[in-house]
Amino acid sequence: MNLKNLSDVLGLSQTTVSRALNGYPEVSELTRRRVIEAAQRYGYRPNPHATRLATGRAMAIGHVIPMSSQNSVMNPIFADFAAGANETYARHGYEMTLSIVRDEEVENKYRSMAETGSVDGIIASSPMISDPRIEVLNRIGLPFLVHGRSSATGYEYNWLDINNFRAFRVATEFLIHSGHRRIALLNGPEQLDFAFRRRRGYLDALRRNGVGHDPGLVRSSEMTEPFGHESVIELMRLEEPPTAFLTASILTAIGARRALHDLNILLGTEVSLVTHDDSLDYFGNSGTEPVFTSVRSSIRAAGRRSAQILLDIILGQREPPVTELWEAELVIGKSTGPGPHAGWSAGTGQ
Amino acid sequence: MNLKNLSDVLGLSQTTVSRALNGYPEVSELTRRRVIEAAQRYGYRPNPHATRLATGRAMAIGHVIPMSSQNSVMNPIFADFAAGANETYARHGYEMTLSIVRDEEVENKYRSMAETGSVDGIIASSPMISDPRIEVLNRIGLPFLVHGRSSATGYEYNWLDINNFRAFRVATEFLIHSGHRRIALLNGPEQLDFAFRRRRGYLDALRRNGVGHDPGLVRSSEMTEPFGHESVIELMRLEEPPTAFLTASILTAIGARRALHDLNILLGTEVSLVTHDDSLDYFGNSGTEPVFTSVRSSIRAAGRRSAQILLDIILGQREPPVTELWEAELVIGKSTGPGPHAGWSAGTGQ
DNA sequence: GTGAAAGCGCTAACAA
DNA sequence: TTGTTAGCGCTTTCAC
Repeated sequence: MNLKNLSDVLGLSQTTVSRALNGYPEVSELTRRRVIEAAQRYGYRPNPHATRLATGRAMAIGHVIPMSSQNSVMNPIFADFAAGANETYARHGYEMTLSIVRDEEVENKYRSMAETGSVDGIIASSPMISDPRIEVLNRIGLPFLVHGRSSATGYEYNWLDINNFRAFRVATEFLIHSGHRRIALLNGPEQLDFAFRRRRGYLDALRRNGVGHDPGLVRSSEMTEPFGHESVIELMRLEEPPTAFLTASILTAIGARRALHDLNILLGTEVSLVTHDDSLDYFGNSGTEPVFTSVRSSIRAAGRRSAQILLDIILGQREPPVTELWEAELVIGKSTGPGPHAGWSAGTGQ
Repeated sequence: MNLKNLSDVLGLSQTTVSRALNGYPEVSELTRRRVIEAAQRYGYRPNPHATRLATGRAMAIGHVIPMSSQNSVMNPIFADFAAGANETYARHGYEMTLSIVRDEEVENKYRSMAETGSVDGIIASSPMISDPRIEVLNRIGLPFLVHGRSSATGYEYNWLDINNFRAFRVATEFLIHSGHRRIALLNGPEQLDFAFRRRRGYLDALRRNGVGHDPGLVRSSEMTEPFGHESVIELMRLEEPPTAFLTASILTAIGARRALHDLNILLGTEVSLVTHDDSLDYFGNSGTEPVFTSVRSSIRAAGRRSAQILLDIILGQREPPVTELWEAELVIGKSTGPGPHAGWSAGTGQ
């Protein structure tokens, strides 16, 4: 059943039927009812390819994943973000096109997507501090939104980011206020913007509170379990070992935790471990020591929101650049609780 | 630059140019050269929407992820599988459409994809032993391929699966030959077909080797770290605790490992731990005890292959049902090595 | 070996 | 408020 069939059945022109179905105002309510009813009855589904050809809109958003960031990308963060974005796309009749390409080919992929018009916009994730993708996308002229930021870029661009600076400042201050002075940071790769900001948040907390900074206590790498393990082993060998660890991912935290076990160090007594991830219910440091989490639901919400912003821009309902800084839903406590911890909400984001 | 422009420039008809570009035989070699050269020079890119409308092919494959399986799905397995599939799609000019929908809506999604023709085929992952999706897809008549199998389905369908039965039989036999008699299995959710087969492989190894089966040693759940932890704690409390653990995922193994630490049990001496995943380099049981892994590269290869099979079916180059059982690249050793362990390659798959 | 012309199913001026 | 008509850019018969 196509538009022609349907209009024949109704004794109307294709135009009118099309208008009725697409909510154009100049159709009488009566006609609209009839049309919609008939469309339903006959199970009419517009052919998306025809629509795309006629309108020039692809009705699709591209998510391009550089293969190198697969580790970081195909993690729960991507999953939740994508799930959220998908909800929004579906509601607006858009599709999500996923491309996983080698780093060298990202630019080509963008370019061919733009040239063939196979997507109407692009979402780029996990940018580096200085990420060439942003310049490329700017040059190409395809609407795009960055999940995260790229601090060292001279271009204007749309982004939605979590306030990693504040999240890690808060976590660090929590440890400081618990009496710690030597706090290690097991950070992600610091060419990634979010990791860079996390370190700054950590440093800011030290500075604000007059705690000296020992660069030897900061390590940065792919956020794997082995990294957490090795780091703890090495750091605990220092003359003045840290009394607390702040980690950037659950895998790293797990590795760190195991290393502490291996060293027979009592978690929550001799050393504190604080991390930044979800589902850490059982992970509580010996029952009394809190963990620090940012819940997955906020990532999903960020996905929804990012998709909405991009669609708004594409549909001309919003003037770029659009920028939104979200506060992570911080939970300082033994488990993922219902909301932000009241005592730690002070301070502005960055 | 569209087809008309290009043909004008060349002084040829659109027909000829189209034929030349699409490799039709009736074009003279000279013309073809000219056309291809000009296309390149002018950066001609066919409009995919027009092609789709004209041919009725969507040039896209849908991957539909039920939201409930997000845990299992948005894990490295999905990532690697998708990366592999993407390679193949790209080579054939296909796109990958990712939909993450609530369980109740999966059927609707399939149906609407079929009715609107927005994809030419579908890949379904991680099926349950009895998975309603397969019947639905059969009824809908959209080509599809299942990554995994659905044992209790009365329908014919195309699938590509890893031989989980054999993989877990081999792992179990390894433990038996190492002298273990009480081997615990920390399995995934057993309504999932792969988990079901893994248990059967485990049971088969016990039976073949005359080792008694204690159902109390088999546990099954979402493959999380807490599950591994709790299971070990509980099982080690038994009057006759296991002397070895076989786990189905790295997260579970990590949890199990930590529990053994918590209990002050020496891994590789008092208890063995064997798992089934990748990147376990540092995870080796105290240096002497092997781990058991199926490497991620084989998942990526499975993605490539699955995509190829589906495309072949769509293009009519292969008669369904196509079924392929792959042997996992097993590595019995301390780290992910180069290939299967020779001593354990006997026996047929299932 | 090449071309003319119809058509894929929809949208959007323009007319009425 | 509705209809006529001309595309969108490609593929594909059919004729030459």
